[in-house]
Amino acid sequence: MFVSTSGSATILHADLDSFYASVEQRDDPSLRGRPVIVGGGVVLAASYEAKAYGVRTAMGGGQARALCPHAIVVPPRMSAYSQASAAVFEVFHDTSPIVEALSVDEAFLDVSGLRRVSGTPVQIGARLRERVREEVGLPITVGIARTKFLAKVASQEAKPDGLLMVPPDRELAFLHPLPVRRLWGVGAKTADKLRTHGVETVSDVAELSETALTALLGPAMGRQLFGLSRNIDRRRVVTGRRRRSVGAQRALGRAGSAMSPEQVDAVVVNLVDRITRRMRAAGRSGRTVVLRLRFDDFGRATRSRTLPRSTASTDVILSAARDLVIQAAPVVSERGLTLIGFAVCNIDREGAEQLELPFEKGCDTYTIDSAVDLVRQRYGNAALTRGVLLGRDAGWEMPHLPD
DNA sequence: TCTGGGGTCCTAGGACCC
DNA sequence: TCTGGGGTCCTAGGACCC
Repeated sequence: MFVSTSGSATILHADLDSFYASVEQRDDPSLRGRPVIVGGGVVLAASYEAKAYGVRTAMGGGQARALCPHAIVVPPRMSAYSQASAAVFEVFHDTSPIVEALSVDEAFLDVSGLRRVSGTPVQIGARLRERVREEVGLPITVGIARTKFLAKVASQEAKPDGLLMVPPDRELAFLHPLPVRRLWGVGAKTADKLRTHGVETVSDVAELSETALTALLGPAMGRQLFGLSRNIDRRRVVTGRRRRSVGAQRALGRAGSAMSPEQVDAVVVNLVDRITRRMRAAGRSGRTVVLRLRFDDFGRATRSRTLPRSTASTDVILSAARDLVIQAAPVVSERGLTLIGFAVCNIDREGAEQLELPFEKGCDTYTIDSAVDLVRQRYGNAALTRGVLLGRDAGWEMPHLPD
């Protein structure tokens, strides 16, 4: 028997509530029921008791304490959050084979094939919430709908510690009254732009043509908002998404401008070391090194360099990083430095793939460099980004093979 | 309102190749 | 002599997300 599930609400969006703050309240009973702020300089997370006073994520610490003077401020414990996240994702994977992670505290689950085994999506969502509460000790909210976008909006509406399903015959009634900010990809700037054209709600957006939206916001954003506002969202839940960059950064504050080149270099070495360790631990390599800067005037800039081949070598990436710092020296001395960071990207652009180089007459082996050149000629530069296994018959491999 | 540490995706221009 | 179209790659910047 074939039971069609198309048209029914089978996508779950599961989102931990005030994740960091909830972990702190779980691990320290004296924090429960009280306003908790994680992070001193800037609010990384606030418990719902603190949010009731207007404290928000990414708010400056001074402002947060002014709003809620009796809040308890605790330093972040990143490793505790990683462990909690891993435990929650175990429950996710135990719930459905199709899990798409969005961040440490958020995922989509496709439960369309599970009705006979596990029950209705609402039953599955309720059970998931119970299990995360019992097994990990954290509150989690679940939104359920026919599409990813609606499931995510549903979980926002259901927070904290709730569950909400959008029935397929109530989708437009649910969607259209919402403010434009709820649309995926609409932040402060885009919302301002839309407001100047009298567009404030999702139904206002839905009245515009695709041409009008594209002219206003560019082709990609125009198409996306045209579709979402009309409740068209065909994206499937995709399992096994790969990270596309690895980065690290450090805020220096006003002191950054006074740092000597040697002090800056020490920070650079530390950042590159952290990044390349993580890359090697994950078995990944990348080709493009990006330097990120922030200045005294809060302006930002990036400089980047693409290497001839993919690598996770500390020496190679450090030398590129130092070149970029030298390249940026004039603008840094002019505008003052408050943050420095690096990212290595161009990782697995199109997924790992096996390519072959035939042996030609008179050639019993390739050197790595000649093989790299040949791959470049035959398959294009991008192939070098993708983890190509080389020289298996010749007895060697590329030094840093992405997984 | 003045600030953290991670990430993702899109756009636009120039170089270069066919 | 200066004129087409199309494609890829690289660099830089911008918006957005948690």
